[in-house]
Amino acid sequence: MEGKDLRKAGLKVTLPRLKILEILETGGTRHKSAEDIYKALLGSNEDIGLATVYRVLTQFEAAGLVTRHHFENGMAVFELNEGAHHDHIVCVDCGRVEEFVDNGIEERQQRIAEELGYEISDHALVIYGHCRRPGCPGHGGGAGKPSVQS
Amino acid sequence: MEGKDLRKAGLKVTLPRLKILEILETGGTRHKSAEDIYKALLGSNEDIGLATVYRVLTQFEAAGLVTRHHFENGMAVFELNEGAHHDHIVCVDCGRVEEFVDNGIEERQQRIAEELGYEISDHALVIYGHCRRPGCPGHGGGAGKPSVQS
DNA sequence: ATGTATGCAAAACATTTGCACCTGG
DNA sequence: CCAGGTGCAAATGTTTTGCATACAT
Repeated sequence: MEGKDLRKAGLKVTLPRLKILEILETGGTRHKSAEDIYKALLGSNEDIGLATVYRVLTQFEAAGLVTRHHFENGMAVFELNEGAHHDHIVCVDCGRVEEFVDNGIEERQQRIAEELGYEISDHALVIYGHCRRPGCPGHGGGAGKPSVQS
Repeated sequence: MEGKDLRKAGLKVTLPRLKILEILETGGTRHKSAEDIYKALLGSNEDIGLATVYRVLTQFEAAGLVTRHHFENGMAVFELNEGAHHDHIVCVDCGRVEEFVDNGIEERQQRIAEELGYEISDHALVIYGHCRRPGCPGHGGGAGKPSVQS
């Protein structure tokens, strides 16, 4: 049943692709690194090589099924492409990632690109901050460490 | 004279640091990779190792002298930190980088972070697009190779 | 002098690729 | 059956690190 998405993307339906797609759909984290996925596969007793994970993810990206992000660490994370565009806010303390959309920002980006003579092909907005979630390290009661504004 | 910035940052004033700082200040491109800087040093007949370039850049970043960016390619580029914050627009065809500021976007980010319960520590907005500059490959100018649309 | 910075080479990482074998349609 | 996909291992490109030496203060 799952194979639909793959076939629609022009990709042969193979076990590794199905499994990787399944892992991307599963789990609390929408944003996973190749290594994350590889480890999840090992945990499911699937015999799939890391190279294949990378190959499949690259194909998925080319097919528009997933998006590749390079958050500040430089390591790539992949996210299933379900419908609408959105931007990200990442907690620098606990690594949590949330998504948001702001039409005003989108419009302004469009306008800026036009003014500077660009035709937008893509854009990435990531806000880094400290969340106030209980259990998140980085805000020890009253003595929060000062944030550094760039 | 140059040494002031370094000493103020708590760094010993050494030749490699001075030279690297000088290269960051020089040249049309504000955004340079470690390799770029290394090659520029070689061009100036300076005998400075690539490892030192990385070490110095990391120290500069820690000291707040430079900012490290990871544009979409995953390779790090460094930019001298002079005053005001700004965002970036990158041409996916020729690699040109321009900077811009939009207060509306800044304000909206602040508001979004507040709504989601974050205290902003930093943020990165990069727009990727095709510039219309003559000589930029990606639009039948002179001898351009075809652009690959993501 | 003396502790730190540097150069070189080797290591560590994330990611890609070559090639023989396996699998899906 | 056959094109293409996969596993493994080796290659790649970037960034980091260990260690002996050189340098700034």
